[in-house]
Amino acid sequence: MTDQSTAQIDTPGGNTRTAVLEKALELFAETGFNGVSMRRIAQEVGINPATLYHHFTHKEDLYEQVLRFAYAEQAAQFSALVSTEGTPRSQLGEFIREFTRYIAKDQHFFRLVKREQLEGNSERLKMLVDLLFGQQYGAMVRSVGRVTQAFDAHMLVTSLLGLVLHHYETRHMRQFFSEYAPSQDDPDVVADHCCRLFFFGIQGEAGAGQVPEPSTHAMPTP
Amino acid sequence: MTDQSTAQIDTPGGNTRTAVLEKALELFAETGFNGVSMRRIAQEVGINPATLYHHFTHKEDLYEQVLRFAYAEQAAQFSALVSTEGTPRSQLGEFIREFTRYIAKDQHFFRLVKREQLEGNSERLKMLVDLLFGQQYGAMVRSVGRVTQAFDAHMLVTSLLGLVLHHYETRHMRQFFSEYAPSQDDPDVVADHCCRLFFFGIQGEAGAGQVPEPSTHAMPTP
DNA sequence: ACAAGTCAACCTAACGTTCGTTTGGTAATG
DNA sequence: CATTACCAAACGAACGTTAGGTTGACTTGT
Repeated sequence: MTDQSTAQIDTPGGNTRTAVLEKALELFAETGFNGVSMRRIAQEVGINPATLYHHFTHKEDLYEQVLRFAYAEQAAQFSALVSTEGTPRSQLGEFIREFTRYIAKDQHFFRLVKREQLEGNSERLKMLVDLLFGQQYGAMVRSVGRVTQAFDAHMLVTSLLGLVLHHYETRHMRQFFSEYAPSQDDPDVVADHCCRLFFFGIQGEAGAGQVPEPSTHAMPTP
Repeated sequence: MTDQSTAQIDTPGGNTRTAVLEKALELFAETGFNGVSMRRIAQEVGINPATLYHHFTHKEDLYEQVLRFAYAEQAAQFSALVSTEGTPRSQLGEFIREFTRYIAKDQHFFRLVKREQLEGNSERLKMLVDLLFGQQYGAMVRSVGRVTQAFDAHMLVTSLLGLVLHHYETRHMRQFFSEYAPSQDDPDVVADHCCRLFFFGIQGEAGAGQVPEPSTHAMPTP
């Protein structure tokens, strides 16, 4: 009770709360709600467990605040994914590429959302939609609706996301397949693959592996 | 110590162990390894917690046995998914349809595997590949390789599975989107959607929503 | 044929630990 | 001099696990 008091106020903004949220986000993403103890979180932040209850009422409250924190953090980057330039089709191609890079980058957030989906808690899923996915999802649905009317736009968006995401969800598993090659994890390779498949299908006029938007912006004439 | 002894030997095969595995599979799938206690498992089976340690050395041992039990249980159904009749392309179409029905049915197993993927434990992922996915995955890779050489067959299989799976992984979330319609969860609707997208892409010659093999149920002509 | 012994299956009761959380306080701020 | 931010210590509950004992269904020796 003497010298080491207030050891963690090195962030002068008084951001112990933010430090907790950031570390808890990481830990919850890695081992889930039941896989992390309040003591563990406090220890990794460098504070006393009791202090957590000064900033949050419950463990569940902390978890919910972590979600809100994470969603707010991603909201800006999310809206930047849907570009507004070019033809509707080129927008989609660009989105696939940007989205692929995006999920390759922010693994913590990605796992947190996956856990939320797996848990299936209705209230928290509604929060996820309201705070983060809802707007962008609607924008995507309208975007694909402009490109094709032959599909249910909602299902098409689900398919598109699944197409890209599954390459990352299976990342750790696929290396045990004999057919595995490291290039299959390269974001650009994945994006090109998904673009071709999404636009043309396996028997498409992908006669030369053409994709609407070869990475940077230039529309090849077929 | 009097009347209620051996209350659970109503399964004369002495399958307390199997009863534990089945219930633990369910509980682990629903709330994860850390979300279930040994006491809870014992209680739901109707035995004493200590009895669990007569059949399994650890909680982790129990979990691993649950995985092996689940994988063995699914292995037969899995190999039945890849039919050997028809053209390579019709085989693929049939697979999509059967796979869609399959994952719509066995939710416990599905969630258990999703948790395993999320956890990313290398040893256990290797086990999953060795005991279950490896063979069928190889068969699928060869199957798509017979249909098209324009894609990396391994990536194409990953895409195909993601295409179908994501419709179920997002099932609970999608209902909060304003574009949601219940038909989007119908296995047959999902299968048809995925078939069309996979074979033709969004700009394909799906001028009539045609799918290679209408399989058992009739294909609506628009 | 039958007492004696073996063994797996199950139980009660408890162990030490870790959990989420609370209480009661101190040190600085404004 | 009230409030905010933090900590040390402890609470009861739940955790994984173990020790020790009781069954009942099988051998086995004679």
